[in-house]
Amino acid sequence: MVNESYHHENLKSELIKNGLKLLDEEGYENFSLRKVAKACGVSHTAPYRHFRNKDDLIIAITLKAEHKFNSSLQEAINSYPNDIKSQIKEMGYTYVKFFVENPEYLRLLFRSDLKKHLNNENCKILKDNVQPFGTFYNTIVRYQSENQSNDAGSITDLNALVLACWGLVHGIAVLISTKDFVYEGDYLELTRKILWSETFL
Amino acid sequence: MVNESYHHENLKSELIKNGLKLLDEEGYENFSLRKVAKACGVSHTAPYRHFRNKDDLIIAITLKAEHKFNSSLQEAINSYPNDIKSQIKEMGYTYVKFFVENPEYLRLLFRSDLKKHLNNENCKILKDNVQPFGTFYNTIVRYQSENQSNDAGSITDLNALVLACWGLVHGIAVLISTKDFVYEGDYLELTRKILWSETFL
DNA sequence: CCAACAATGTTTACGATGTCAACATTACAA
DNA sequence: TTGTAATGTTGACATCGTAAACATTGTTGG
Repeated sequence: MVNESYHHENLKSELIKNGLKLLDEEGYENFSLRKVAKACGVSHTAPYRHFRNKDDLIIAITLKAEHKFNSSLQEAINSYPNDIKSQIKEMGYTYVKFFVENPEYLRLLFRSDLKKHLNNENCKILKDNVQPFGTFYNTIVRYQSENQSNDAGSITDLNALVLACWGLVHGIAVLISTKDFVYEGDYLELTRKILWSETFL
Repeated sequence: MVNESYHHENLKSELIKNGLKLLDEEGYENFSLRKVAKACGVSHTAPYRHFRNKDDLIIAITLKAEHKFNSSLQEAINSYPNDIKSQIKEMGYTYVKFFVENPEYLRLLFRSDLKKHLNNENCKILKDNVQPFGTFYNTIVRYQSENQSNDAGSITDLNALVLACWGLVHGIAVLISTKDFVYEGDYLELTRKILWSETFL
């Protein structure tokens, strides 16, 4: 091996790692392939040996971010082993907290335009790995099966219940992290107040 | 007047109009100043006589989009003149419907990174014109003042109630329009089911 | 009426970016 | 060992945002 720095060895994972870091530090708008390449100490077209284009790298980064997100949700669930209602509340709180602390991840995990350009392979990969959504969904399913509410007027349609729960926490996360909801107090405390009220579940 | 096409007259409003159109047609990612300029039949730097930079034009477009959005919400409210509960439900439904039908507007109206770069003037302009948020907020305020619920466990904190209602509809809108919530049926029907249940208000 | 001047539009130029083609280097398998 | 695939580099090109210098037009005070 004459020039030991020519082949970077595991450049692919390095690109993903530095890409995620760059995304955190400089934001989605200022993310560029060339910066990621430079961060890896490699020429500006080297990424094209591992990813077909910019979006392809972003998708890979997204999968990593989704994994981190899912770990947070699972951890929340595990903290209430035998109380499914608390599991949901804690999971919701964690959901909001995660995106408030990592605003850029919202751009990553919820990009409508990205899904349009997905080819079949990538689409399948995304579906298979969308663990956060599976986690959320499955928890609600368990809640409903254990808790057959016969209250008149409550949401009985499973899909409606999932959309309502998921939508609530997602919307709260977005409004806080985009600073569209202006409030002088503690956002997370307000979130806790909502999720632990009787109105929600 | 030798060359009658030199001065475009009201280029500013033309740029905003064509910009919004371009945004609708090609999406946020493919939006460029030069395309807008070309659409107006003008050189690629002409926009700089009316906007300081790209973001400045986008802000102007955002204000126009916000106005359209707000009109929709107001219309929904007006359709139930004396029933504030129905006003909120209908407004929420309209909120979701609007963004499902205009997915790009989500990128416009809820951009965290944009607000970071705002100077004081633009920030004030945005605040003053953020009618949708004012509309939403005021409606909830009226609801709470007319409807002093003493139910144990219900949300009594005004800010919490606003964040919950707003977050719910916003989250539903995002999840549907980004196609993250996958469902084989009618999304808007599901939304209606949620908002008209007793669980929500 | 006309001479400044402000407003508005154009030309040119530069650096950053995504991406492609051609080439160089290395690893590995026959 | 030799050829071929994998991986990295160089160079080029089009698009983009943006600044500087210049051109044209509308307006206004003398």
